[in-house]
Amino acid sequence: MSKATLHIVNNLTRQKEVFTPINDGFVGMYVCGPTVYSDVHLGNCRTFVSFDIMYRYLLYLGYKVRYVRNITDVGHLLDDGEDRMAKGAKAEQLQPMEVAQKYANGFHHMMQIFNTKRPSIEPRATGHIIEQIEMVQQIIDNGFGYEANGSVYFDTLAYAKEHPYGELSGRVIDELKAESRDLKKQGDKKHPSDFAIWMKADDSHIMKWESPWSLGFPGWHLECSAMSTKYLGETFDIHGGGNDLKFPHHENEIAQNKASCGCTPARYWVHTNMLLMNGKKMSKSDGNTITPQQLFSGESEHITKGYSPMVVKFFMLQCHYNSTLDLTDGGLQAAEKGYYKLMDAYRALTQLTSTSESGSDDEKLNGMLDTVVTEMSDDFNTPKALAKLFELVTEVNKYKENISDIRNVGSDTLDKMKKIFFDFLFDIFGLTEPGQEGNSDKLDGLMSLVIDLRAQARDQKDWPTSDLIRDQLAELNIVIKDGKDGTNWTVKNS
RNA sequence: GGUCGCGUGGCCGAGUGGCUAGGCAGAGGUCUGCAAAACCUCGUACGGCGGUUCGAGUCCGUCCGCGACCUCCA
Repeated sequence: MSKATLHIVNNLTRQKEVFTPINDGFVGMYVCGPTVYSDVHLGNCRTFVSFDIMYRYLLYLGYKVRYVRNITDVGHLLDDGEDRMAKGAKAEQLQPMEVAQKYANGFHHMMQIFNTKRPSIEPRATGHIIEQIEMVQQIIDNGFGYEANGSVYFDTLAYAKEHPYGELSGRVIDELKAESRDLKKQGDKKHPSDFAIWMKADDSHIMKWESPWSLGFPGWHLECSAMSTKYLGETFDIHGGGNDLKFPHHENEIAQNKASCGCTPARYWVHTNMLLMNGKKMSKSDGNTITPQQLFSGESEHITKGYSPMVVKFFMLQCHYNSTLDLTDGGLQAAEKGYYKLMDAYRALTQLTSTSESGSDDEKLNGMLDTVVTEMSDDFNTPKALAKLFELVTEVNKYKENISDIRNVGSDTLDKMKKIFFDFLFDIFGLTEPGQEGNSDKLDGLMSLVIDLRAQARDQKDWPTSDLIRDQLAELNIVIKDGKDGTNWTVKNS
């Protein structure tokens, strides 16, 4: 099967480019993972779902992909300079590593709920202190870092003489200087735009390591530079993360890599956009927030009911990863219906059979099927791919209802249609069928018995009995639909 | 204030120079014991103003509104 050429919007060049991996057939992808100091944020879920779909699509295209997603368990400072991990530990009276484990577990559980694939490698910052110290030393040796009072800073001015600093985020060093007027706050730094790559720990710090400069800990940006180099090489294909990480995190990551080895770490920089709620940033302080659990259970003032993880995922898929997505109750309700419509059509499609070698509808259907792939290859455009699938849903339903004649579809075309639907819904989008876990053989047998009994009642025009069965089943989230060719049933998730 | 981005029909959300996005909701119809589902038909939208162009939602300018980021161990 010929796959369309993959195009990716590269934030480094701000252009849509043809994706060409460094090594033919192989892709190295690094995505900045979560800092595990509290429960995973719904916005994080969107980011990692988006990259999971890119990962899955690259696999679908036949690439051998090494997908590295780190876990940050040290070095990510808060505004007040306190380590996020240390703060979490203090608040819960736990060891920092206990905090990291607790929330890493929670994060993994949530990723499982959203049915994302595990990365190939999931390195932790604390497990790569040696690599980070080595990188700091290299940066110093190359003349791009300096020590002051036990801490080491990245010398952005020295760096800017040889490399452009700010190429990813569009920032200019002079402007950064102008912004930071309070020189008292600059401490040991030579220039306001310099940033710490090793920090000396004070006595109260729990997480600290020996280094040539001090007992301390690495700067936040350093871990990704060190770990991506270790597992993907000095230059790899794709680097991803939320677009809030563009500056300073990714900008500094690029600077560190260039300063240590002289090369740009990744060729394609991809950023996911933010998830809003009711048009505004999710924020705990003003109450405009919802946890994934609340979203699933419906226990929140922002929604009228609970939505299953797959409905939430489908909702995310209807929006391109590069656009802000506004989470609203109305939007979720629409997504829920769309998701069931798509899944119902998929099930109907699997029931269709054709004995024709070829048919008059083949050309049209093949064209639509190819477009699904083309759209997805255009910067992972899930909403456009979904739109095409929905056009095919209409065609499938016409065959199901005998409005169109299935004999006009060749068996090869029908097989291709089944394959594209299966590949996109399950392999690429990573959706699961609603109520799948409950559909055992016994339930199937039981339901066909119930439906037979109800059919007898209907034959005798015993509508009260017929409706009673339907209503009682509805209470159990089993929905009955009387079609021309008999009665179908589906289990709804929520 | 600076950097980046956004503003599309009732709602969500694609599209980036001429071609139907799609989903949900709504109206009418087919089918039907009723309901649901499914199918058909229907909305002709692109923040305001100005400009470029044969032609702009799509490019440029400007204004308005919205969002993200603007780190440093104080």
